[in-house]
Amino acid sequence: MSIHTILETKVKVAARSIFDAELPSVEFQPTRKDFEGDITVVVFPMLRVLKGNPVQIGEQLGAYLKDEVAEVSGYNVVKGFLNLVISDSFYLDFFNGIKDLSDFGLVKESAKDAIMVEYSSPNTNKPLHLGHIRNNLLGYSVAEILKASGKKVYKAQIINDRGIHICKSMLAWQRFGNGETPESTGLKGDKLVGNYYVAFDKAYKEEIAQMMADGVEEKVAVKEAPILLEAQEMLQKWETGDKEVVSLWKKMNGWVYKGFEETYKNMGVDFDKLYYESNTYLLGKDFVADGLKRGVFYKKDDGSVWIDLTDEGLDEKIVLRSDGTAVYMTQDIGTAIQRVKDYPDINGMVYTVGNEQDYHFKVLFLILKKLGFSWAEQLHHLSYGMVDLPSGKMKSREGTVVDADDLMVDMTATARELSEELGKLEEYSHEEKQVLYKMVGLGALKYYLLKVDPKKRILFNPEESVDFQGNTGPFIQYTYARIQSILRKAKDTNVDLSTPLEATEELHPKEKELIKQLQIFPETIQLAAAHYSPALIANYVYDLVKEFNSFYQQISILGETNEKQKVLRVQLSKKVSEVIESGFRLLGIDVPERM
RNA sequence: GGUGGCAUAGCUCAGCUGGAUAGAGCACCUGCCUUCUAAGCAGGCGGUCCUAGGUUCGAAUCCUAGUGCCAUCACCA
Repeated sequence: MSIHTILETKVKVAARSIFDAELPSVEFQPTRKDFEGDITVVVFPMLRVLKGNPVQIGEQLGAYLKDEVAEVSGYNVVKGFLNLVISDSFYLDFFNGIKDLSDFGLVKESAKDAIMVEYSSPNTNKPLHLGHIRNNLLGYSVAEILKASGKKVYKAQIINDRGIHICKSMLAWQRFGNGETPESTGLKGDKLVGNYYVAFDKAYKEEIAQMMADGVEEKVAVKEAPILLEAQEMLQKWETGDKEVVSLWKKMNGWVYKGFEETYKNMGVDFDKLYYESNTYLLGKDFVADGLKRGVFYKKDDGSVWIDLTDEGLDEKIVLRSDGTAVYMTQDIGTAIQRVKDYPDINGMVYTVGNEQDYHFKVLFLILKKLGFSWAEQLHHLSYGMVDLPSGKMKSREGTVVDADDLMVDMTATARELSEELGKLEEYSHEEKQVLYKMVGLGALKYYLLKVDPKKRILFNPEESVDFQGNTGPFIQYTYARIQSILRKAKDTNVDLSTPLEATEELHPKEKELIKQLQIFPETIQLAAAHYSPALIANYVYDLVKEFNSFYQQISILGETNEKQKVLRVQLSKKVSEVIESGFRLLGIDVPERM
């Protein structure tokens, strides 16, 4: 039973016996650092039921609790706040209970209630950039957090492998490529294909300029540039299954997938299931037809099918073109349903997609509800803010993107420079150092992107790069490494960790604070899962680490002469490092033995 | 114009269902490495919580209106 539950019951009993009044609820908060105590009962809300002076009420309740509740060892009242001192033995007991749990804070997966988390879902015409990194890290992390909160999770992505965008790259390659391949150029496949996407845009713009010079109106030129018409023709050929086009499409997408795989591997993300738009883009029409029959949709005179969402404060939205072809929405309806067919235990989905598509998902979810799917109640758009540069939006066609691979390499290089400057790694081999540099560089990047509330936009300044000090990934990794160093020394000096921790020991305030912070790890995971927010985990781990560093700097751990006290401190350090590790695992960040 | 999101220290961000004197990091200034890793610790400086009303014993937090920035409102994806 949690301490809050115990206290709530007792406070109610106290109110009954002292004031003969029934409290509907009791409000707690952690006691502020500048007051004595651990848990604070807020008296003000009780005034609705108990008439009187809040300070006096606080005093009376405090005295009662101190006498009647074993866990309460003291109290003081400031204004309407009753600060309770919780006994050391309570915290020690708690710590004893968790110190040997390898999965502290994590909830075992329950068989039912699977949830699919979609993230990444790139187009196949260009390499991944910083925006994709945020998407991938968020999706991956939320998936891990949901798992840790007890859900079964399938990670999925839908690869946008067809459409005009890839035809543009294909056409440009055909025209200007001279048979180039990743092998012949030494370029990563996604980079190579991306280059042709840019080449297409360049040629396209030149044609427009030429046409305008020849007196064609811009509006017309934009639509009728020959190279664009040719790309559209290519798309039609693709749709009819033209052998040559399909084979080129397969070849170039194959290059891209290989490139993506490498990027994903470096980023440390993975998927349980891959969907390809080329397989799913025709899905959904049947359900539109069905919904039409049932009056969910309606048909306009020109044959196009719509849904009227004006009652919900939204607009009318098209779900099928007049020529009977699917729009994006049609596909998304079909794909959602397909996923539940593929995984019947799914009861909910999370879509990690930028906030520019907020409206789309609002509509999609509403449609699925109106179509009557039970799981439609459990859909969530994990909407996140854009990553912008000081110069504004990233635009791949204009070359103003921060490339994902380049950025990871840069971060690793920065970590190496810093590390070499500090020179603490004599014992490491060359290979071990490389692994560490990457771990720290990526740790900095991942933490930087994940510690911010997902819905806020991030301004990324490549000039200033990412910090390695303060509230950063490396700071936390460093703390972890320091603890590992202590644990190694404890082992070398034969500190017997099996020595039982006794409730008779008096806790140092720093020890107590650490235990309090450990205590809220499980609820933090649940909160982060409920809010789909890795930022909550990041902030929690940061607070824990700050608390630990203060502890570490102020009191001696291995130098402690009282053996029992020493064991407690080593145990505490060990547990803190384990929680750092599991917290960081939820963010997809690794932790080092040394740094 | 309609809709949605955001606005907190010079900069980057926390602030859970309303609670005490609004917290961190960076930057700047002071101290601390013969003692467990100084990527650290301790302290200082720094605030009209966008503005104006309202609800409340109590508002950065909730409500209304306004301002600014961003997104969105296509038979595009």
